[in-house]
Amino acid sequence: MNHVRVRFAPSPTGYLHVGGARTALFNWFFARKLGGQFVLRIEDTDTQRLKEDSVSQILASMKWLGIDWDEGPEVGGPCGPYYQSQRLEMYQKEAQRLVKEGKAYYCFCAPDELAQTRELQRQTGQAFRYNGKCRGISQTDALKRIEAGEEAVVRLRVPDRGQIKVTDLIHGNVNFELDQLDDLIIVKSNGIPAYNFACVIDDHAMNISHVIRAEEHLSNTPKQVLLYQALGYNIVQFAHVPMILAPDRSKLSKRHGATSIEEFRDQGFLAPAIVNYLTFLGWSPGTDQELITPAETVEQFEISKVSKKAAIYDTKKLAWINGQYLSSMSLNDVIGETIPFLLRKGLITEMQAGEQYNSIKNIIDVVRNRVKTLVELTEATEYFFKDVTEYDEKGQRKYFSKPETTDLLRQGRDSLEQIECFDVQHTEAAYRQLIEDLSIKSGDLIHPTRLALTGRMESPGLFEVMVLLGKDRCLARMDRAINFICKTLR
RNA sequence: GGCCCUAUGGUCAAGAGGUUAAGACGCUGCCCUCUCAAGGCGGAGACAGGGGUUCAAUUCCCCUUAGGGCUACCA
Repeated sequence: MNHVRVRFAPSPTGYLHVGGARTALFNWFFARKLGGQFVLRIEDTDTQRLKEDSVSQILASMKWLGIDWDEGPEVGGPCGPYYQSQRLEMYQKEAQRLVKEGKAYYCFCAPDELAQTRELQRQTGQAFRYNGKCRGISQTDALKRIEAGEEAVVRLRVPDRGQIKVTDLIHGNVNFELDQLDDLIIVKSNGIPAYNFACVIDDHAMNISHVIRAEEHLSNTPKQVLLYQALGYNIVQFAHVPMILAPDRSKLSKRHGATSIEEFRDQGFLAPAIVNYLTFLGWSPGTDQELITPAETVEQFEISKVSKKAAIYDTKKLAWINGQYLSSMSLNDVIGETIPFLLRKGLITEMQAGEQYNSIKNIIDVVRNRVKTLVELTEATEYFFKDVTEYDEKGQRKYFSKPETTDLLRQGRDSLEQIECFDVQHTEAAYRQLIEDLSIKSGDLIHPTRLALTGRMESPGLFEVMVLLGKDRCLARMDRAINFICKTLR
């Protein structure tokens, strides 16, 4: 009924990075909106740069983000295999067909020889272009030389003159002059197809209808169009989505901090927040909506509304979105996301995670809307799980240095000790009463107490903290602080 | 170097031949307040430059500039 089929085709040379994730996401939105299929294909034809584990990492990141694929690794499908390394025969066959038809030819030029002419062309200000040296070698001669052990690549015969028009759903028509193009290599000397060739053959073989990919491929597109023509295939629809750049407008790389989805996860960002952020990087529904679910995006997504402009990723905004999710998600979900971080930081053990679930839950509930990431959240809960052994330095100067402090803390401590029912109402009432009795400002008592109880100058509401710590720990920490002040600050 | 793409505040981003040029993040002032967040109310901040076309251009065209991409036996 409809023939929309799109694909995401990462090459397994590393982790899934934000740009790739966004491209995958846009493909996925497009397919889901139009009721088409989303195919995942692994482009593992670069034997040099291949990285072990990369495929499983990429798949894991995609799953984590919630991007599922209809065909591809793990799920299979009618157009498999979905690894290019397992489709070599098909490329070989098509390459030979092109050679037979005279549309491609064997080339014996050595790489360093080519580099020399390229250098010459650079100096004379011409386009870097293969000089056509092997164009005239007959097929029989070429085959003989190959049999004799000579290494050869296969090149596509590209016309010297003419134009190629690329139609792009985002950019409109883009024209390229053929005299700028090379006789491109379609099969490398090791028999493995080059990117442009494998890509075209697979997109055709897999019945892909729309190729949605990063803009870096726009300049490759005329080459692929040439290939479509030579192979006699119908041309797909292209859509080139803008790149994602680092804050300094350069290409994203490790030196810019986190670039892979995995790193963002480790830094405490939530999958739905990342998806939300990426959705609005290069696309907008035209409203002022800032928070959106994938389901809503699927409903509203339009490829023609994708921006033409490269976007710079801004972790501040990501953090804000993440904070929004942290406070609006169900508490149980937040806990589920946080526990691994607590475990990793050694604040709790697996056993405690089960046994003390309720108290962990209450702790997370009071801190979750004051932080932006799970890492911050974890950090903010530290004093609930560990004893306070040091006090914020600035805080000491501010709240522990006055002569009357120990006395105040002692009175506070004693009033807490009196409380039978140690809940927020009673602790607060006790403190308010004491404050009134002493005719002091509430901060005069509350601030030193906070420092005593948490070691910090900021925390959730003091009485909530007290209750979560429990009476015994509160009293112990007050005593410890009083001692500390007497010993160190006097 | 050649070719291609792109150009609205610091960032994301709406917009349209005539608008006081949205909104969000960030920054910032005030309010609230036990701190920190959150929240509420304000503020600063943009159509890269130059030529056209037009009664009128930020919007359409050209050039310049800037950024990005391709120019690999990488993808």
